[in-house]
Amino acid sequence: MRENESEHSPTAEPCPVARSAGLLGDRWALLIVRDAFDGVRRFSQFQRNLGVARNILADRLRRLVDAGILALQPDSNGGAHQEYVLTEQGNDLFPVVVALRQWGERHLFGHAEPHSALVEKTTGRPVRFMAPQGEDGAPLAPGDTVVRKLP
Amino acid sequence: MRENESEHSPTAEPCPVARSAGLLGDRWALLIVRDAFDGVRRFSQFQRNLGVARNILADRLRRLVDAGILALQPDSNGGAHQEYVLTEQGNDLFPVVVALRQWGERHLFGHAEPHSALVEKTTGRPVRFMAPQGEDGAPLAPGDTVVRKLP
DNA sequence: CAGTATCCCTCAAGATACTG
DNA sequence: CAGTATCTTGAGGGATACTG
Repeated sequence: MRENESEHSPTAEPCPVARSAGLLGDRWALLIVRDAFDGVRRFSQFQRNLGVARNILADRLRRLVDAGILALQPDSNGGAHQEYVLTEQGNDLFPVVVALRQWGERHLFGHAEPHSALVEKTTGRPVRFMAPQGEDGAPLAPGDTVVRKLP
Repeated sequence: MRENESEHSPTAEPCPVARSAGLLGDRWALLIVRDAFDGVRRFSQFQRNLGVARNILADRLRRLVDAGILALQPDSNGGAHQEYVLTEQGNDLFPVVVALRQWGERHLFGHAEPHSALVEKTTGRPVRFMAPQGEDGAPLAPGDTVVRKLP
């Protein structure tokens, strides 16, 4: 994996897609984010859900925290432990996760219509599109959604 | 990377996000798709743009064709060569690429507003959100966009 | 030009044992 | 429980030479 002279270095990618992919394009990062959207907050929950090795999980969580996607907080229930929560920057990944999910549902699972996993809270209708930021009347924001685990 | 008993096998992932990520989550697949949206169609173009090793590129292109994201077509100019074009399934990845791009622009490059790389063809306004399928008046479809390369 | 065939190497990821 | 330290393995990926 030596790189001759062309620089595909860590954070020097000139293309936003490439840089985002470099950050989220490994085997686990995106799935951790997905779980975080599902409400997972603790190390052991991530570990069990994903079946990832603990050292890898620790590393990925650290990287996501460093990237400002997750943040460490004291346990919301006053427990001794800490929990990982999505920052605002992390929440902004919602469209990415939804877009990936919908594409996978349609083309990898053959569902013509989106699976019911993502529905609009108020109307109950399946989510069809997503605004990164609701400037035009915000069809749906992260807080406005209901996310259910798939079987 | 031995896997004890839990099956994170190739295409047996029960979660659409996981399966999509498994397909597109390596170092190159998504960038190839991005280039394809930029109008790249030929092997050597991909190769020069990405700086990827030729055997790897050949493998990734084959996988994308197998996955039904790209298709091989005879050269549109009557040349002897073939070219890789996005299938409809591949075109449906547009929201994923745009979502990643916009997130990267906002949070990795610090642009409050989307970079001008993606603008609506008719209005010239930056693309803000995207429908996987334009059922509600299709704010923007792949064919309706102007894509310019970033510096 | 569009690949294929080899060879080689690095690094991501798993297992496991250990610590606070 | 939430990690860290260490060892090991294999797949992913690069370089390069070759073919139709």
